[in-house]
Amino acid sequence: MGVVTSLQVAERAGVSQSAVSRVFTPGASASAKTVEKVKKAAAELGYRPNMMARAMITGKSRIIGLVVAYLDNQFYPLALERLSNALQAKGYHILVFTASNDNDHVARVVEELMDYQVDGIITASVGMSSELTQRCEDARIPIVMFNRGQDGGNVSSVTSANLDGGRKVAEFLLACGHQSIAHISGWLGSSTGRDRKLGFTRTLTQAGIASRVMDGMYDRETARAATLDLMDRRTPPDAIFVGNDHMAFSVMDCLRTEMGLSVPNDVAVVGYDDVPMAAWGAYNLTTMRQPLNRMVDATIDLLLSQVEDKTAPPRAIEIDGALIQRSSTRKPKDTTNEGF
Amino acid sequence: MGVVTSLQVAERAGVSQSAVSRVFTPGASASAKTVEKVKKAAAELGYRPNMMARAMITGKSRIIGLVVAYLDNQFYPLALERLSNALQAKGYHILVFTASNDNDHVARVVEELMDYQVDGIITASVGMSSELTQRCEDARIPIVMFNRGQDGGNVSSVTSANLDGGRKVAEFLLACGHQSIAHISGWLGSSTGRDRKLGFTRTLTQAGIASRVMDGMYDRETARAATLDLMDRRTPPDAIFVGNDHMAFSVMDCLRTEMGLSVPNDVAVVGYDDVPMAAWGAYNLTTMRQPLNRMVDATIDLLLSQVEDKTAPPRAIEIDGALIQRSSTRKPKDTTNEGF
DNA sequence: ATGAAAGCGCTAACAA
DNA sequence: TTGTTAGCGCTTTCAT
Repeated sequence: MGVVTSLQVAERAGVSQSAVSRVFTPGASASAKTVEKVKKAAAELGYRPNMMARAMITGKSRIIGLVVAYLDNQFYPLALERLSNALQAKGYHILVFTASNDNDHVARVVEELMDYQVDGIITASVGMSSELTQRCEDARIPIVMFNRGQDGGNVSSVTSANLDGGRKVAEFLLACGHQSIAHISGWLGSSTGRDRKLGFTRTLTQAGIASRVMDGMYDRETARAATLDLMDRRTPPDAIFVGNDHMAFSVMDCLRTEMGLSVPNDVAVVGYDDVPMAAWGAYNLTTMRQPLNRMVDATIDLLLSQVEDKTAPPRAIEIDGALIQRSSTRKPKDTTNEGF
Repeated sequence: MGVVTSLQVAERAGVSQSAVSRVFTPGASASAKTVEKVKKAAAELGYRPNMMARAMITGKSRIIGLVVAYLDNQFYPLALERLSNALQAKGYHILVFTASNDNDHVARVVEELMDYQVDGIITASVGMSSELTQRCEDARIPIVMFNRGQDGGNVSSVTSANLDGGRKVAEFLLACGHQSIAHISGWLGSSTGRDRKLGFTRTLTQAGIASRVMDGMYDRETARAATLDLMDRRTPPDAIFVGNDHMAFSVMDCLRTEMGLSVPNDVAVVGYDDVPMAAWGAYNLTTMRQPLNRMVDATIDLLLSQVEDKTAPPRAIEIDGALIQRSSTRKPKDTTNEGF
């Protein structure tokens, strides 16, 4: 057998090829009799329309390109899974590309995506230069950045409220009575890393507290080295805010296993994301929740609205998250301000 | 601008449309002069060949379908990342489908894959019935099962040596002097889960040791419940072999955080996979390594060889792994047999 | 409601 | 080496 074409179905059903097409084309109409004959013949032959051929004519491939960098941070595989499920339910599918965060690499990958005539692009955990987003705009391919923003650009993006999240963490740690506070940030080359840091340090500064910041690069080993460095100083911090959970686990491992310190008694640790692992017994990490489902839904709504209406303007959506208190921090003493 | 066609490039370069095609078709030839003119015009216009159109003619989409179920077990995102990278390097791309392990669901997903004329299919962490693999064979679509086998079937698969792995774990625990040994298995509906269990229990039985087995279903919560159940018995185990690392972390969390027990002093725990997390300080899990890179390479070699030569027979490849000793178990006393 | 015919953008066979 | 031509399998006018 191999491939069955609409023509073969047409012959078997005793109708024209275009009749077969109409039966399988969502918007088209055919008489009940025709529909029945065609469906029967198609079922017998195991016919299904060829999406490639359909895509060529309609100009819509129903493929969404997903560019992703770090799959070792649990947040992203989970996002991928949710995105894939939600898009599958709407009849779209995901063509995955892995790229490092190097702009040239991302650019190459985007070109390859365009070769497949994808209907839209989602980037997760990777940044895009404005030239690159311009290239997509020229090619009329809508794009949504997931968990990343672009500073000057007019690209769509979905993030959590990172500035506000940083602020909430700072206020929480202050309420816990911490005075010596450090921040191991997300990669400061990413908007996400920068915003969290900015919201955090700005709030501490306003409270008259100096903050030591080191760039953790979203990397376990870098975060570990930063931890050792911070704890080695004259006045080591008694609280560390880490730019995401993935690094926070490394920080906790280093503190406890390598340095023999207690979390939270010696050092409190706060993360960002609230990946499922943060709730596991081994960590029980206090963290800022990024509401994954809502972020995914917003991403898909935004992207598909632009796929269906190319004139829809780009939007930057921020989703609010809550601080989830667990046992990697102590209870706040100062409860005058519970608005973490 | 939007989409640039080969015809537009041809006009600008002052050559025929097929000349343009030849310049961009790997196997074809054109004079240096033509190549230069075409490349220049193409660059100016930002032209790239339309993969869909190419796929229609050649019958090769250069798309590989990947069906995956559990992205919460770190092993699979990592496999996805490696597969994607390796395939990208060879000019293939991955269309991802998430499916539950329900056969109907997998069947639907496979149909959708075929709609896109994928050149091959990789299933990771999902089983396939023999009717389903037959359907793929009828459609001439090669398929490789990653980390799953099919019992009677003649499908290609790449797994680790699961029977042998189970044996090695049993021998190791015996050498450590354990007498009261339990197994929280991987889902017994999967070949992988069954084989590990069989190799394990068979070896224990030969040593005259009874083994208690519970099905952990590859699920954290099920594994936790099994742990509570096992430890609640009259003679609780002093060692537990868990069917994969993902569940083993849950078992350790339960043992330590919920029950206040020490690992390995009260109970030794062994996992399977050796995901990166197993080496993290919080767990330091003794586990059977599944050599991910070698499994991925084998999967791609196998699949692409079948894509290029449809007559290539299916093969079931097993990759050997080593037992990685960490601190979730004690050192073996009996060292007469170090061949774990 | 249906069939005939055009053509999506490309590759491949065929001539020249 | 090059241009011309014929499709790949389908959707979509356009007649009927």
